[in-house]
Amino acid sequence: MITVDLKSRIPIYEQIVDSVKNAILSGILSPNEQLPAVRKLAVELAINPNTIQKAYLILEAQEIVYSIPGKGSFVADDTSTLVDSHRAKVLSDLKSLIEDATRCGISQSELVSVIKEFAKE
Amino acid sequence: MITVDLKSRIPIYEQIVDSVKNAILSGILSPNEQLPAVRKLAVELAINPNTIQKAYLILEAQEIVYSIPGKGSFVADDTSTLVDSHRAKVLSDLKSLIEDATRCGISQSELVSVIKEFAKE
DNA sequence: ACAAGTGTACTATTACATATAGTACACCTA
DNA sequence: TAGGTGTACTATATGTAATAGTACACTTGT
Repeated sequence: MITVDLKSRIPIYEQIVDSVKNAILSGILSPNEQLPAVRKLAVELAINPNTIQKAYLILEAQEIVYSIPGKGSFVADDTSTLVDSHRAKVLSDLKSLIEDATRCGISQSELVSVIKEFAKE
Repeated sequence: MITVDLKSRIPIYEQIVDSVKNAILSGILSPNEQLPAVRKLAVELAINPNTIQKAYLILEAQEIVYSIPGKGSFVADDTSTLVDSHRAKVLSDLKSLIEDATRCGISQSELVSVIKEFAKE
């Protein structure tokens, strides 16, 4: 459910943050569902518990998860802000991608056909 | 022509590499045109000459520029490989973006309309 | 009451990539 | 010859990431 690539340039704690967000967006994690325990996930991913804790703290600061001492960490009840911000990010990414495409001679119609091609799969 | 953001998380030398590539792709830099001198650009960007050198070395290893000791660094004569690899990167980025979009409920038709909207500008 | 599992909070240390500082050399051109 | 160019090298500073280790408070199930 949550995976990390130790060789990646992206910090592990950030990969965990993204991984949790994607799991929520994909419905793999539902609102109020419990996240893996800090120590347990650390063992599973073979990394330090502090790294997991850092990721959870960030997620908590963004109100995407909430933690109850002694019980565990859970997906927030309302994940609509996560969905909204992710939507905004995707659209912003798309705009810079269009600029990138234009720069190397990929037309907008070509982009559209790639998307439609992808839709078939 | 070449700009860097010192506050960015992306290393300066990498920003320079990208900046040069984009300038070439955009036609701001033409084949065989001379790049800014290492020391001069360092002064202009207010960074260390070694950082520029590192960027130029990377560009040279990718055969995007060539350097002549005593003369300067120049855009390669044939930039087709740069164009090709950039095309490949854009298309690969587009595919992950589509996955990201699907994950938060953005349909492919919505993506297409954003692209068409962008085309008007 | 107890033990096990949970989050939380620290400090210290290590590791690594980035960036800078400084110097030196070889080459080209005017 | 002088000034500009790329190149090469060592040393140092810096910041972030990650680990190591410990400790405490809380909840749950037995």
